[in-house]
Amino acid sequence: MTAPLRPARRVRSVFDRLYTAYGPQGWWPADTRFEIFVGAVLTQNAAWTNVEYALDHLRAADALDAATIAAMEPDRLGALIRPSGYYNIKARRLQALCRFVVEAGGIEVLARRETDALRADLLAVHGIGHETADDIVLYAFHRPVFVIDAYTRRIFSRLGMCAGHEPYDELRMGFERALGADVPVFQEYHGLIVNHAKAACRKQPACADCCLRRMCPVGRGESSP
DNA sequence: ACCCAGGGTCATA
DNA sequence: TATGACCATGGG
Repeated sequence: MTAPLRPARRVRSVFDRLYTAYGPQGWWPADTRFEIFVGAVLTQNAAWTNVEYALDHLRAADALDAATIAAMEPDRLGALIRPSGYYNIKARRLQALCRFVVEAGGIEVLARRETDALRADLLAVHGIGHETADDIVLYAFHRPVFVIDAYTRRIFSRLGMCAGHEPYDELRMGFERALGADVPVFQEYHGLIVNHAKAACRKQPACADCCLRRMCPVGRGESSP
């Protein structure tokens, strides 16, 4: 698999089928830009329903802003975000991110930064990895950066379009080459991938009524899971 | 009871 | 570069 995610037409075809099957996803589900920052950390290896509970608690405590969270007692923050899991770790990560926002001068200042520099600085924050950084860059700042997650690897390796264990940036740039710098498509595509993974690919045998059946070696009986 | 969720860090080889 | 332990709640 020297050149993953090729030909580009195939990558676009997957998008078309997912979009036809599920419609627009409207990602990221958030009221404000700062909520995307917080949600991106809280959703790390956690169900989104649990993240909503945590966001509700922060809202109810009037603590949904960077300065407040940065200055909060860690144990109190942990108690507020408890339902999203890993609450001690995530409290620390959230404070690191909020400290970064405050020191930068606020989200409006960050919004003027160049995409690559912004991405690099977010990655340098404790607890912010590739996916979390790119969630923020794509959904909060509307920059053309494609988000790779475990579902993306699973679905596209199953389709035979990548090995699945490539380095993050190799896959990310593969999608960006195939699709061009298209922010609305990137935003929808990632949401569709997550939705599809939950809607279809987890129930086995998955391929009988899967919208990607005709593109899938497994769905056409060419190999076995 | 078991499995996993819209990951990331850290230690180790 | 690449594994593995660890973190923790709630829903199926």
